[in-house]
Amino acid sequence: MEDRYAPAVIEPKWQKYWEENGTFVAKRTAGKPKAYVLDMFPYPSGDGLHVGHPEGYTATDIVARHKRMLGYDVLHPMGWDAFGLPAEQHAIKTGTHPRATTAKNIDNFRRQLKSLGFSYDWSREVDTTDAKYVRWTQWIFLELFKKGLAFQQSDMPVNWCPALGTVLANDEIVDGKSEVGGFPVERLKIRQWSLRITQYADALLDGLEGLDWPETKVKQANWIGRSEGANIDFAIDGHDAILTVFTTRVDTLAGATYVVLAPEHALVDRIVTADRKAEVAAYVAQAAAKSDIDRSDMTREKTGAFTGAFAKNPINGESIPIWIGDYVIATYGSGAVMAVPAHDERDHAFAKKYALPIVAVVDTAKGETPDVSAAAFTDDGLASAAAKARSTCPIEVGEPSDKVRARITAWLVEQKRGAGKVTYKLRDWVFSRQRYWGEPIPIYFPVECKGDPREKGAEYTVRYDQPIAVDDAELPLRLPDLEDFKPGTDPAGPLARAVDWRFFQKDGAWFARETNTMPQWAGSCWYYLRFLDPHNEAAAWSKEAYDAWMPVDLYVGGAEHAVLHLLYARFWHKVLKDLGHVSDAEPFTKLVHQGLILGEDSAKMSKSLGNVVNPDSVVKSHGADSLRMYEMFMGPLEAVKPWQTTNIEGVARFLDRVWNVATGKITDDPAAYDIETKRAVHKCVKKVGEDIEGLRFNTAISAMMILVKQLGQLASTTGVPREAIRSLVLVLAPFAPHLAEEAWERLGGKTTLAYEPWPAFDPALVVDSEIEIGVQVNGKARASIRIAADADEATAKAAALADDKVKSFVGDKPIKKVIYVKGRIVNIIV
RNA sequence: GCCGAAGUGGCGGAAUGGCAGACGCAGCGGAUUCAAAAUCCGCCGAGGCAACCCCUCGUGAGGGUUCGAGUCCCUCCUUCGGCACCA
Repeated sequence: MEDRYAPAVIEPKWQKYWEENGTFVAKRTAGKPKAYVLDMFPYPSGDGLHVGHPEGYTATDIVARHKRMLGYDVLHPMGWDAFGLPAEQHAIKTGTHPRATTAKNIDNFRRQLKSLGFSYDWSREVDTTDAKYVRWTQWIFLELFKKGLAFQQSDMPVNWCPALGTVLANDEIVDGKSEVGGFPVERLKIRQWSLRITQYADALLDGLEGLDWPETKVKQANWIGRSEGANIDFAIDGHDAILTVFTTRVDTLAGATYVVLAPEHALVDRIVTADRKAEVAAYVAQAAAKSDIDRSDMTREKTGAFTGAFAKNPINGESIPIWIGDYVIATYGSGAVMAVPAHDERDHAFAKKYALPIVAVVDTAKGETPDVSAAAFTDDGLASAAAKARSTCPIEVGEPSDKVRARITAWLVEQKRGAGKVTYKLRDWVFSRQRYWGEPIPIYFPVECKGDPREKGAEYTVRYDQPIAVDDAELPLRLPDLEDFKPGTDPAGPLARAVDWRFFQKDGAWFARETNTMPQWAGSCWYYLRFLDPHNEAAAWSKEAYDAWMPVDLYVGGAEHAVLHLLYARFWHKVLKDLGHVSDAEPFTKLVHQGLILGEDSAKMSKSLGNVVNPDSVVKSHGADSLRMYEMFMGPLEAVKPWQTTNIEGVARFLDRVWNVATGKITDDPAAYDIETKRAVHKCVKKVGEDIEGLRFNTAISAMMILVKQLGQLASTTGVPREAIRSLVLVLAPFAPHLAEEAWERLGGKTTLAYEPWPAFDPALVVDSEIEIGVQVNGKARASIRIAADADEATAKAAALADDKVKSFVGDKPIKKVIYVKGRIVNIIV
């Protein structure tokens, strides 16, 4: 046969057609429903597309194409999250400007995505490194700055590696040395820009409630880590200073037998007694030398040092020792805890080690006194007699913990010794990087100097305490071109070396630009908004464009972005809402994470394991439609699943069969479109439509396979009814668009099928009039009978009892009961 | 340790509380062919039975609810993902 299925011919043909005809340019028509279907845009790495990318992208493409056929206006855009470390590192190694590397990688990614036939509106493509995009990222930053949500802090200790000239993330450090090169790392407090995300902690937590998101919601809630408790003030013997601790277990206050401060706590130096000074100083020094990772190793034995000072437990006036210990986190709560060893595991371990008293104040829920000599009793329970005896606040013995908490908190408020307090794990977001390849932060500072600060050896002081926003008219603030991208010995970053860019004169005074850049998250925080109106030069987006498309109806991307990207983007969106720039509280209505695709060996795909599958080679060997089909047929979208090359053959064979049926013997004889065939077609149409809605693409494909098998049998006899094959081609179109377009054309289609109405199904045709149902005897399946689908119980019972096999199992035993579920089962109990 | 998801044939996976294993891969047998590839058709959980029929067992383990459980409840085991001294 000459006319074989040839993806290598028809795929480029239709990609060209779509491009030339602007088939997927998004247009909004008043009165029509809309769908904003969004992928997480990729970082265009030098390695090109990975098979994991087309998984999510095919899923959204199917949804987008389906929605168009259902008459929706669809916005389905794509772009590039193109700032980032790899291009910069490549620049350091080779001297190639990151802009050049990025442009090349983007071209490759675009080519690859186009070869897969995704129905993106390419006229809306955005690139986060494009000055026209950066201009608006900087604008949003200034909106945050003007609202007081972007601020500088200098007390954030970071991991600074002088040899590498850069700040390292915690996981880039091994045994206190840099992972690369093994150079020493210092804990250094560097001036950083931060965003006040903590101010939105409650809004971000509460906003999760109405979202159609997976378990990601739980992760974000854990990350925000809201916990309700109280701040309690402890007076310090012989000092004016007050020591505040945060606790969620106010009810155990009477059992607090000592207090522990973080080694970094500001009071440590003031309260330490002379005889303890040396020991405490040594302890503080060794704690400071440890990285965050070492500090948080839970298996480590707890250590500490006694300060010599005592605090007064406000509930009973007892003097209890003040210790320092690095198991207390300086940056959480107030950096100090009251230790209740009887009811907290960590305090218990510490008390055991340093022989501190353990006093139980909570009985079990059954009213028994727990044995706390070996382990802490950490559950809620009932106030014990000891609790009452040790407390000036009136407590009833046997009162449940939550009641006791409320009572003591109220008492503390009354005594002005504390108050209810909500604390979060979420920290403010460190928003500056000492890198080149990122958005310049559009801020400058006055410079105090004699003469020109650009001169070698010039002495100057940058007044970082007086940040000034770059004027809107001067945006975008572009990156200077550098020859040398290496980070230097200056924690200010490589931009500090571009002195002609950094320093400028205005009205006779010198100023210095901020030399830190934004983190990679910045561009991805708002790209979904730029897609609405990508060519707008007067604003980041217009209100009309916003109202036309937002919010995002479906957002698909990897679970690795469950917390950071998705939380940061929600944060910006909420700020923009408060500033009146957007009108929805939440940007992403429905979120789905595609599952990881593993290598053929069920291990994570990686270059070192040599199990990486390249989409280009699959397109070459089997075609884009087969790749798309296979990735959807592998299993549920959200599941982690291994790649199996032989399984592509299965879907490729299926597409081949579709081709043969669609280009084979077709009949327009109405008699050939018999009821059986019609039923099969309508069932398939129904199932595929419903499965796309539910993102169950694997079972949708299975339904199409069943239909094709049935139609294939007609091909060699009467011929396939044209209407049947047209319906099949339409439901297949979102999955295998190239093949579908080609078949559609050959079946008489005059134009693209992209906007052809989705076929309707007749509900009467999708239910069989006569069906086979199971018959159970005593709950065990014994036979099956054919009866009318709507048969009543008496009929079904009679039919079941008439069956020979049923008879043999029932025998002459009396029938106690018959259960009949219409269309499902008959169960005879004897 | 805590939070979340998941455990079903040789493999990927289907199953509103109602005949477990749809669909596909691999395998086996057949048709076609000079032959092969491709294609088409059939078989394909385990055990028992000379054999068809048929019977027994079977969805990580153990208990429970139910006429009926892969599905719901309890306990446990394993794998994966996340968080991890957050008071």
